[in-house]
Amino acid sequence: MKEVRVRYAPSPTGDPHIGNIRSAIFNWLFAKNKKGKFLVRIEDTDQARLVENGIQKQKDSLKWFGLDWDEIYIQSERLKIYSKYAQQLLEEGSAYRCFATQEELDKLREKQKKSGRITRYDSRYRNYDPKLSKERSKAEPYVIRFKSPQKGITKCLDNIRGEIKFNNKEMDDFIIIKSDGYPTYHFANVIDDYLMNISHVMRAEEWLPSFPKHVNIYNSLNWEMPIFVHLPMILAPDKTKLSKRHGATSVEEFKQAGYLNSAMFNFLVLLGWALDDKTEFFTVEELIKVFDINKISKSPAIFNKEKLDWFNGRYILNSKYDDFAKEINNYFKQFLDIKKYKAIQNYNINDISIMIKERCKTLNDAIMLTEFLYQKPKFKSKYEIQIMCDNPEQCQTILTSSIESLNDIQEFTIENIESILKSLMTKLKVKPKNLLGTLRIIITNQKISPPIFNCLYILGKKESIKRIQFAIDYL
RNA sequence: GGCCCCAUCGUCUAAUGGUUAGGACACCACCCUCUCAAGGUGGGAAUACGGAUUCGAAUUCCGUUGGGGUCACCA
Repeated sequence: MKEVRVRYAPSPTGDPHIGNIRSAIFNWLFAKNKKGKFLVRIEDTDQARLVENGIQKQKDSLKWFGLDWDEIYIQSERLKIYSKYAQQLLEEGSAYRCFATQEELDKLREKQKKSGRITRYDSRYRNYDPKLSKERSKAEPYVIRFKSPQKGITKCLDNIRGEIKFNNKEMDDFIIIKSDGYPTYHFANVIDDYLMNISHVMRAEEWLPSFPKHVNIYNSLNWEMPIFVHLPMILAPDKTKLSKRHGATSVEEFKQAGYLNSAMFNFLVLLGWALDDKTEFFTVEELIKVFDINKISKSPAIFNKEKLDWFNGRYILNSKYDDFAKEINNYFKQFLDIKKYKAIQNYNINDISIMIKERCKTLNDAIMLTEFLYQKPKFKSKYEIQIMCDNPEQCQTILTSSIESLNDIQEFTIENIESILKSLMTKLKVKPKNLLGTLRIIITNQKISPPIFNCLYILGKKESIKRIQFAIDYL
């Protein structure tokens, strides 16, 4: 059996899209499963759409997911190769020069539209005299077009869909080399896949309509084709192509929103692939073992953010406290403003981890849950403080005796805080809501917070008492 | 509009001719509980429609409908 060699072929035209990364993951997993090679090929043949750091962004995203590559190529460095094969096709009569200008083509298209016909290049230079063509090429700009078959059908084999037939009369003579000398995707892609010995082409389903173009190039060059696998699309909840207007689409955005690479990896793999009817948590190692391209589904998958959140929450929940501590610290460092980050350094990050881990769906939740550490309470009215109590007197009593109780604690641990406050509740004959609820409000200034005992512990005895005193003074 | 692909709970999916059509997210109810989560228990929820083949169809075939993709000197 031939060595498995697969590739991820992004164009460096922006932030890596989550759908593309899913393709990369499938390719990578398949390569690892078959002990083959995973290549990255930067398809930068459109000079107009290049973006600054485009290549680096692609690399960074792959690295974030741990998708390491065995070889990397950049198409713009391979222009001579494409040109060579274009020349060959030219000489063999499988391609021809076209001197039609942009305006000319626009006019043609407009005319076709007006008369209700489909818009398509009319092959006007297909039978142009080769000698004349060569002569004009010395002085005039031109493109090279592929001579598509005009009769019959082109059969295309997709690994998950079977044979797909296209009527050749639908095909036009598409461009393979642009007037700036760069190849188009259709051409460079085929040439490179062949020269790089790619065994399986796993790419997005959007390529299906241009599949026959690629097949015809292989045929005219007499090249053996790789196995093609067209991956189902990832759609937005409105069932259209996932794009900016639906929210986050790039890896960077998800990272910033506080998602873990491991959770996203797991979630993304299950969009269009499943092992069986029950397994949903996989480590990368397990995935490498069980990944099977024959289990890739045909139908598109809708990107379900709730499920991603759930996955992320599970990954956080199942992580070790010190690992999670590192994650949030890292996240705070990157995405919290410096002042707040510095303020939070005053507290033990491991204690914070213990306090909030099971409450976080994303790392971003950690910001909200720890805000009280550096944001001193502010009250708008007495009522705000008294809201959890049955009456103002009770509130007063709770606050003053809480200070006494906390003061009595020798070792300020979560357990000690809990037991002393619980016995205080019994002594004062107040409900948990009265005492703990009130403390929650005056300590964190929020109705929702991590467990109050943990909050007090992290703040420390001094600061805790200070905040209670502050509330008493406000009454 | 032409061409192409697709069709199981709202969503991700399992079941490759025989299952009470399974699981997960989400939702609802109850339990637990210092709030919020987490956890536990239970619940509602799907084979788009119509034919054909077959003893038997979610599964095979045909059609209809619906959705998507694509029609550039972009990938």
